[in-house]
Amino acid sequence: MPRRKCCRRQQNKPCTCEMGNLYRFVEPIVLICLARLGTAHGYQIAQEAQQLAVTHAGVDVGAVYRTLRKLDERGFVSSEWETENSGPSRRLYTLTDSGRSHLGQWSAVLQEFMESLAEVVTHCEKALGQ
Amino acid sequence: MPRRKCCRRQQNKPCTCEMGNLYRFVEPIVLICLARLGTAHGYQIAQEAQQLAVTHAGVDVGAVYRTLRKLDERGFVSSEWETENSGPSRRLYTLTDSGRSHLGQWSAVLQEFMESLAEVVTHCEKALGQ
DNA sequence: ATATATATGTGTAAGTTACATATAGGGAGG
DNA sequence: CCTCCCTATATGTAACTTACACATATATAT
Repeated sequence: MPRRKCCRRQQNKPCTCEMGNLYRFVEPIVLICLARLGTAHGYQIAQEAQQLAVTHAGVDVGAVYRTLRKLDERGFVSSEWETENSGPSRRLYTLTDSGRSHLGQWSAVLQEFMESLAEVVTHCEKALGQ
Repeated sequence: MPRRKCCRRQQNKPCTCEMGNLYRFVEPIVLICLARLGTAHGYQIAQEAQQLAVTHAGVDVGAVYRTLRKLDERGFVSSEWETENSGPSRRLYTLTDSGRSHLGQWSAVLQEFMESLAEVVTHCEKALGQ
């Protein structure tokens, strides 16, 4: 069941958002962004994350902040407030060794998931072709 | 957060079930099975669906029945009770034209989703390699 | 009789997403 | 000064999907 938000609704192309709630892979995407950026704050990660979004709806900013909190609780990232700069204060996150290893787990899982999905796509086209 | 069910928990390999609730793509998988089988009943579809499962947990049988009901409500499949054969009575489902077209939508969506996911995997490996 | 396989479902807690909303600092323009 | 917009963090909530357990019933094999 579609909701409202999407960049494709106005156009006539098939849209990832028309098919219900797909999994957006927010956790691995956040971890990848952190690995690339080194120490970073939530807003920055959210911006970077859009490039890796797997659906047309992009990555939800709220989900990014919630994910960072969850990762912090589990020790996959460390964090501290940055108070020196001007502007709104922000929380700086850094990937821990444990977090890097967790991303390694994700890498293996995503690889297999992708291969299985590729098979589904093949079967899908075959089924439609008949 | 992992739960209990899985074929990999005992082994020491990374497991799709360790990463929380991934999307299982039950709807397109059910549609593909129906397209391949022609008219079929839920149990049969559930069995066939296991071959296309994208995670180590397989496809939940309960989810298959719920999905078939949902597809029926939306006119993507038609159904009727089969009473003639011996054994427990069963509901026979058939893909409608509308359902076949819906599977076509899924095909395009899955294709794009898969390509985006492939990019995430690439970035993941690159981030870990540094 | 008991167990197992076939067959169709429901119940429920937990996880994830979509989208709206709240709060606050700082800069640009009227 | 007021308003608008951008940066920045965060919460609220309904809808959706999954994991797993459980209920029900028929037929067959032991």
